[in-house]
Amino acid sequence: MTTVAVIDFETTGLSPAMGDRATEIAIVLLEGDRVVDRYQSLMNAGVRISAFIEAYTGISNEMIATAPPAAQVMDEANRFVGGRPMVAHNASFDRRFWTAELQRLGQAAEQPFACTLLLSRRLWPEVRSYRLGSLAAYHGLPDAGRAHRAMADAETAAALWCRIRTDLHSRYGVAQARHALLMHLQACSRKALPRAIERHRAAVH
DNA sequence: TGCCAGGCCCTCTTTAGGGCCTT
Repeated sequence: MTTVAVIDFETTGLSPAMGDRATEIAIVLLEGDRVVDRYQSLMNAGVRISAFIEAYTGISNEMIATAPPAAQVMDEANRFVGGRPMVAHNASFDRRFWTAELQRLGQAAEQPFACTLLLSRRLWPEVRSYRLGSLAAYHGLPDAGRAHRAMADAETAAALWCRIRTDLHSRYGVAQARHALLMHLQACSRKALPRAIERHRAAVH
C-alpha cells in the first residue's frame, strides 16, 4: 500500500522568492487511511515574524527564538519523508517552501505533490468555499485543533485526502481511482494543470 | 512600517482579467 506524506507549513508570508521563510512544519504519514507516523517542529530561520502573521498563526518571535535551526529541521523532515509522494492543501504553496528551504541545504526536492484543493474542486463542484476549514466543515471532518498551526492543518488535510480517496473509490473503483491519483501526482510534479479526473471521466464515459 | 507571489480556473476568454487559495 502506498504511503503518502501530508505536509503543512506555517511561514512568514506567501513567497520564498520575496524572502519569506518557514516557521513551522508538520508531516503526517498516511498508509491507506491510517496515520502511521507524525513529524512536527517549529524552526528558527533567523527572520522576524510580523504582527499579522503572529495573529494569524499564533507563532511568535519568542517561540521561534528557542526553536531549532531551520536547516536542522528541514534535514530531519526530508529524511522523514524520504521518497514518498507528498500531499498538501493548495500544494503549490507548500511545494514552493519545501523546495526553497531544501535548496538552502543543497538538497533536491524530488517528491511529487498531490493537491487536495485541486482534487476537491474537481470532485465537489457544488462546494462554495475550498478553504481547508470550509471543506472540513462540509465533510464533517474531526476537529484537529487550532487552525493555521501546522499539525492541525496537516491532520485536517490528511483526513480530507482520505475522504478524496474514499470518494474516488466509490465512484470509479479502487484500480481506476488509483490510476487517476497517480496521474494527478505526475501532473502536479510537472507543474501542469492536473486534469486526471476529467481525463478519467472522459475515458470511462 | 508597509509591502510583496504563484497557480488554477472561470468567463463578459484564448491578443485577458480577476477571484480563490496558501501564510
